[in-house]
Amino acid sequence: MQIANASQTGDRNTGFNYSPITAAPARDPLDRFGAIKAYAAGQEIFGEMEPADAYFKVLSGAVRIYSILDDGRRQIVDFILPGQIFGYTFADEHSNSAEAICDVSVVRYERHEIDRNMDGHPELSRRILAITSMGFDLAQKRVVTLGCKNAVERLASFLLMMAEYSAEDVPHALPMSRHDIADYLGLTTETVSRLFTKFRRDELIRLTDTRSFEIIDHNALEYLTGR
Amino acid sequence: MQIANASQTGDRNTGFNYSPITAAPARDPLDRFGAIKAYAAGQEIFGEMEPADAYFKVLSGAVRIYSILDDGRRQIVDFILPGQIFGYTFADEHSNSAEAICDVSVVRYERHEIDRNMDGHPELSRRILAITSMGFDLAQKRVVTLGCKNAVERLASFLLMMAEYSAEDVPHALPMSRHDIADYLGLTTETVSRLFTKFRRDELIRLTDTRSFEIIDHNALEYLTGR
DNA sequence: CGCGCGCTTGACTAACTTCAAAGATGGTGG
DNA sequence: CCACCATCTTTGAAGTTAGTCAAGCGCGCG
Repeated sequence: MQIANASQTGDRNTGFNYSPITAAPARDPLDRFGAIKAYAAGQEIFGEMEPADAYFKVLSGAVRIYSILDDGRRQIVDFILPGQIFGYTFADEHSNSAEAICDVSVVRYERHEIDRNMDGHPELSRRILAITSMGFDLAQKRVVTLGCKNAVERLASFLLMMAEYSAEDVPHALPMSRHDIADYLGLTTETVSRLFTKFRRDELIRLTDTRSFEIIDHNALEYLTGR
Repeated sequence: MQIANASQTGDRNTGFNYSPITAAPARDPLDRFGAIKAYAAGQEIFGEMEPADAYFKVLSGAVRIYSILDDGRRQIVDFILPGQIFGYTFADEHSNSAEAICDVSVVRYERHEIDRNMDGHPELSRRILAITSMGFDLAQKRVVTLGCKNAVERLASFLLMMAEYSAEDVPHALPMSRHDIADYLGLTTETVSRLFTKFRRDELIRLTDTRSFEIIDHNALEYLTGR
């Protein structure tokens, strides 16, 4: 059933499994609450309009957070990689959905438990604020990218972000499809694909595989981001 | 000096001065800390790379939060209207700038004072988290708008947002220029202007003045947002 | 081995931008 | 109080970027 679902959405397990150690504090005040859960590639973790009653931390795999408009257009708001947290919002209900891009394991933290414990535990309170604050800063950066930048600049920014995240692992993995990248960057699959080809031809990157890349000319890519 | 500055940036005082009462809780835990400040139209409130050492609440007027890319492209990340808070971030330095669109009065809350008091005052802690959380949700909505929607849908969404904010005051005020609106929506001044004309011709809105509008056909506008 | 899906590539189209100029609007100074 | 000037806004025409439509390739799964 889960595998059938994965097949329908075109997701497959790419074994994306970086160590989250560098991306999270050594002792996370959240970890007193968590319960581990697993999702197969393509499986929904939560959907729009569902009660926002938990936070999640990715242990392995990758997750896409997205919204769907009336006519089916999809915007991927964020990719969540190991060590990163998702699911927080001010509202009572999620305003977007979360799906496993590949096989995923997460820790699930019940929101009511966190809320109940925040008042007495300032370090937990500060941690939740830090998570939300970083999410806010990141979302604002995305607004600038999507509002100002052209296709080349968007993909260059994306590749540098992915490379920075997985700095240790070369070549860097791309757990998501071209289609996912397109919906993340506000472009089409075709445009993204053409740009990959262009970057490869211009010897800015090397593609070992469609799902992994190396950066050849970091400075040139940096320049192409438009800042 | 301040007036000269306003003149340079083309901003002028539009007397934008809604009551913030509906937009903030009756007793804001922040208000124990605030100090009132005033800025003339066009004046900078904080700049990119400056230490992020205060939050601000707008009492009257309007503020634009924006980033500038290398080559001068500007993205307005948010408009701040009376009753709304700005200036919060996870980082130590602002990653964007804030300017008064018209004459503005704000309350300035020192970050170190807030931080110092959060641990002992859960209601303050919850208030700061609520502000950041709402900011996060809003920024994610903007990502969807800028990533998915076309020009018509963006302007329709914007006008409905402005109308909802100033529901009491008809016609609704637009404290910002067409150029500001364009940079907020990721469009050009010309495109925005053409769309205003189109919406007027199609009898969706009425323009008393370039800086104020009424909604004639709310449903049609709603439909045009693409959801 | 074969099928499906994701990726790539090409040709054409559409939406928005750019460039240009004229019409309003408000503030300033005489 | 009026006239002038700057700039904001509107409108038109041409140009460019990215999207759409269409088709072939290749990897991975069954």
